[in-house]
Amino acid sequence: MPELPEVETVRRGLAPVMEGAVIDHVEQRRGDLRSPFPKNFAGRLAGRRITGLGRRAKYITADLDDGTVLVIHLGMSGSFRIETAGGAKIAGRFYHPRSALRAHDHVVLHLSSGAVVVFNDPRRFGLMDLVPRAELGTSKHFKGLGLEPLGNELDGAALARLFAGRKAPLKASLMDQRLIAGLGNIYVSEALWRAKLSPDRKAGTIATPGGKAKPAAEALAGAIRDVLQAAVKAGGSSLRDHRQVDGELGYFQHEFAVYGREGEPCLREDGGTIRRKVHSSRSTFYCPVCQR
DNA sequence: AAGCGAACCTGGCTGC
DNA sequence: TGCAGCCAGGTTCGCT
Repeated sequence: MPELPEVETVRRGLAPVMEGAVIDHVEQRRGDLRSPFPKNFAGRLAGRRITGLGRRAKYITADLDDGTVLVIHLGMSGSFRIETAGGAKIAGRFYHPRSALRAHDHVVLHLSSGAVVVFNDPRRFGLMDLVPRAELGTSKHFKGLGLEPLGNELDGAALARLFAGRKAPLKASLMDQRLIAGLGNIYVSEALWRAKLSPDRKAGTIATPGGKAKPAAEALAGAIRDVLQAAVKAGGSSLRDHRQVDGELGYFQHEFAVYGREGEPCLREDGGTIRRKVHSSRSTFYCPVCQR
């Protein structure tokens, strides 16, 4: 489900309740998600203060006061919700009163403030792990990750360097988290439309033989940044189950130019009809006329 | 080595 | 109404 903008939306939603909070106790309601929880997971979290919440690509990180980091991935269907004893407003947001646990509630963090943070994940493609802060960058989760697309490193020159010589299509290359980390199926389609580039075009063609940026590389880098920034601003995209932690929907799905719009007209005057194409059992949406 | 398809798992929607 | 089939925002494994 969640790509970078949805993950960032979740992080921002959790921050006012979790940053500075102390974890009173944790209910771990099954032994594994995509991978097993670390040994003594609940016990290691109990009593810890959360000093800050961060994000890297599609991972949320919670720094703990004992020097470890709680690493969280939402997979396809992971979500958080915040509940409070009688319903309460914290930092301008309203949180629902505590209700019964639901199917697929796998982890429940009881904070000493009285707030309760619930992780739900029907498909169990998500994960949680505990990693020493000093080993985070070399951990199995982070060591292979490529550029952070909202950081300062992503520009035309960087894209050209990454894609030079690649024969794989732009779609597959943008999905490859080892190159750029954070894009997924929706925002790849949207960024390619914004840059007027075909998903089937070979990635290497945006660079010169020497690895320098062609105009297409600049356009693509700009499109990626723009679409991600706009989506974060909109609270992400809610197609089926992405919600902000207070239950509000994101609304960037209303701004999709191509995703889910098969058969509808391209938004450009000189565009054609949006097509859907399946790559490795993944839909790609694009305009065959204006994307080259 | 790079590139591609399948598998992991559940729920929701469509069409017969 | 019931059920089979298809689809879903991610990652990883195994085979060319």
